[in-house]
Amino acid sequence: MMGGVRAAERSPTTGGYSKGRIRREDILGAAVAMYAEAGYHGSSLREIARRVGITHAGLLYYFPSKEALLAAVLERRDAEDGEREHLTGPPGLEALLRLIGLAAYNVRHPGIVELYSRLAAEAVAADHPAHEYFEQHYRMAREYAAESFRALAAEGRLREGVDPEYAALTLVALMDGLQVQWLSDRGRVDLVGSLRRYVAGQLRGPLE
Amino acid sequence: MMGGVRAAERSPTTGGYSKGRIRREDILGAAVAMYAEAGYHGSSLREIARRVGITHAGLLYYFPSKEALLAAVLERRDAEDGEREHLTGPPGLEALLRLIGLAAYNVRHPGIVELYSRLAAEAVAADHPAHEYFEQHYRMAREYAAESFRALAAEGRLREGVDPEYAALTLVALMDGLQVQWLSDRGRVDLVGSLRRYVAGQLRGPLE
DNA sequence: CCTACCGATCGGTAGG
DNA sequence: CCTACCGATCGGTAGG
Repeated sequence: MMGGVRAAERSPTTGGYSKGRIRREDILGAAVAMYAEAGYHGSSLREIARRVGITHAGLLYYFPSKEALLAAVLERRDAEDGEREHLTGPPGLEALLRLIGLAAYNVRHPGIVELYSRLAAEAVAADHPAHEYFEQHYRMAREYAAESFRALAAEGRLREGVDPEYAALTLVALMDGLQVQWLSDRGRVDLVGSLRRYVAGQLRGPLE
Repeated sequence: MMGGVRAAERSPTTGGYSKGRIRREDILGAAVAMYAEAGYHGSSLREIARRVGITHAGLLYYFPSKEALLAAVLERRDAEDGEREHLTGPPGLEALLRLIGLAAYNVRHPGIVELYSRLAAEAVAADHPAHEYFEQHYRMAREYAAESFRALAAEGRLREGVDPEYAALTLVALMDGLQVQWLSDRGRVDLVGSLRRYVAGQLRGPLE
């Protein structure tokens, strides 16, 4: 599901935020929580607004439409420090471990996993406003993983019979599927361990 | 996602169906299509009714509430020949291949995959009317797969280092994740091939 | 099965 | 940011 990495807390003493910016952040936070609980279609502007103590018309002063709010949520996720850096190093084993590290981060922030699982599932529909966003994310994740497996193959570190494209597709599918199962039974599913085990199973030698 | 196998067509000359039964079947079919397209919450009784040429009040004559209609859809799926039989043989390699055979069936019936992917994702929410249904289905699938891998382990046919519980969890997660990716890019994803490859990778010898 | 209705809720706008 | 409103849509019921 590719949840992004959240930014390190900015110093609250910075004072660089106007009151409007703070309000905007409050709204975005409430929207993330709501989307995670109820999905996009299941989240009303009135309920999101109620959670930050304003009316839905007040919310529309900050975000001109329901879709604009969703777009802002996704943009913020992308903008937050981490994701881009984490997924931009050179492909290879370290890149795959970074991908798993992202899953490890997500396990400590279940809200993000819920948000992405919910939205990604809804966004399978071609007319969903987040459809393209997720399509692009999946494609990027697959390509990044595929390049990493190809790099390992070039070094002769892939087990015989392992195809880089297949391994990449499987890894991404596994991250998705495991996150959903983890959501419904957190005690029983070792998300990070299962992913490490999977990657290790594709390699000739040990993991690191 | 565990889509069930559809019944072989019953003879249309049977005549055992009253007009009311036919209408009920029409409604169920339209509901399945709508749930696949828009999910449960996104499907209105009025639109489902419109597709079968009646009013939404007319639909409520056959199914007393929106939840009752969903329950009927899921019950019919379970009742349909195949699922129970297909997933009730003795655990083992053949059972795993039956599971994959189910995926193969689903690939030829994308509507079922969409229905299950959509509903399963929505039903992660604890208050969703299909929540328990999917929880039970996942648990059953995992246990069936785990027993199969344990049987293989007892015969010494599992590769060294492969844990039956882990392999089962991963297989089910993989089926889920791959189905979603397949839905969004059917040309690029070989659902059945990927699953066979995964199972083969857990074994010491060849697949069959 | 339908017409006709109910109360509730939705996203969005006007106008301040 | 709010009050006040709009048109649309929702699931469900009454009464036939």
